[in-house]
Amino acid sequence: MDLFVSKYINKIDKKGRVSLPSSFRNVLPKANRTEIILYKSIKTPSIEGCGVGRLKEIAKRINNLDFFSEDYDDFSTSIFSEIVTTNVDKEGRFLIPEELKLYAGIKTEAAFFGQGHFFQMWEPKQGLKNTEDSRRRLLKEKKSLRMMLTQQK
Amino acid sequence: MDLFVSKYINKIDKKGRVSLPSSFRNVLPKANRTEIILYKSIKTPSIEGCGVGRLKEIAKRINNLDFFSEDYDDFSTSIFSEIVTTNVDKEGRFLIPEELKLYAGIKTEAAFFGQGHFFQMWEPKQGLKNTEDSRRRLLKEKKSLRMMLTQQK
DNA sequence: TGGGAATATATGGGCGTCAATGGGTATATG
DNA sequence: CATATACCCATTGACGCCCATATATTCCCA
Repeated sequence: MDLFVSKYINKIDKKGRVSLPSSFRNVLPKANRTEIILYKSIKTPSIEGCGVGRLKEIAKRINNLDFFSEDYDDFSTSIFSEIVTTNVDKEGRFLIPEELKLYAGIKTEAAFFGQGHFFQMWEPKQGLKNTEDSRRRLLKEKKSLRMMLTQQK
Repeated sequence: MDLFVSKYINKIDKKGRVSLPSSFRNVLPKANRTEIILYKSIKTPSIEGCGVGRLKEIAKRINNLDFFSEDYDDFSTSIFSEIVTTNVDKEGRFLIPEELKLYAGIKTEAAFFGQGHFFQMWEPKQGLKNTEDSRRRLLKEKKSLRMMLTQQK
């Protein structure tokens, strides 16, 4: 499986370390499973994360913008300066930067939610509420959910 | 990671030295981690910096501008003639030239902002305000920022 | 197929190393 | 000679690496 799926709730220890779920670690390229990137979610009070490969793609995209335009600076600032890299130790744990923990309201436990090509980290209660909310929103438009699930290719 | 990412706020000591963040030092080629270049940002009251290797890329960007336009001369002059090289000592510190410090209003602390292939140095408060402003500008076009982060391939 | 062993995962904690910072002194440069 | 700056050493706190344990999962074999 090369996608981040399922959800897990892990503890944050005294040193601030938390285990990246094993199945998530396996999504990272075998070559580099020691480094991941984290950033604030744009739409929700959660942290998003993924492997560094994804960041390089983003860099390429930004690099294609007009170098002397205001957009270039805006994207570059909002993305590169907001992204943090963190190292995964041999046991599969990493540190969540204080600022990001504050942003997501995470204290003693972190809930991991697979999102396909990336994952989200939530304060457990808020995270569960969010999945309920989003499921409720989808059910209001059953049609679109059914399409999404049955559509081929 | 071979990109300048994340942000850091470091102190400037009595001698005027400031530590280049460790993760930034690691972006510089192993061969030459003792020299960096600095220049005034064209669009903001900040200092931009990068390894000397990046000079070629800057030259290329400027060359891509219309040679006979006013912009060409302006950029060429504004950037090349303003570039200064600085040495990083064994502890990873360097001196910020007085003129550049004045330009950015930097006094006792410098905020480093990763920008991918280069970085910016700001007076901390102004720097943080700048990130807020640029994010606000981008959120006006939510779509584009979201695309930049989530687009595949 | 049941039970026990080997393996993997999540978690805890000790300790050495490195990063950021401060300061003394030699050296260079005008 | 005077000022600036490079090199050396020291301190502190954070982080990475290593080892240990408990629980869960898989595997294997009788």
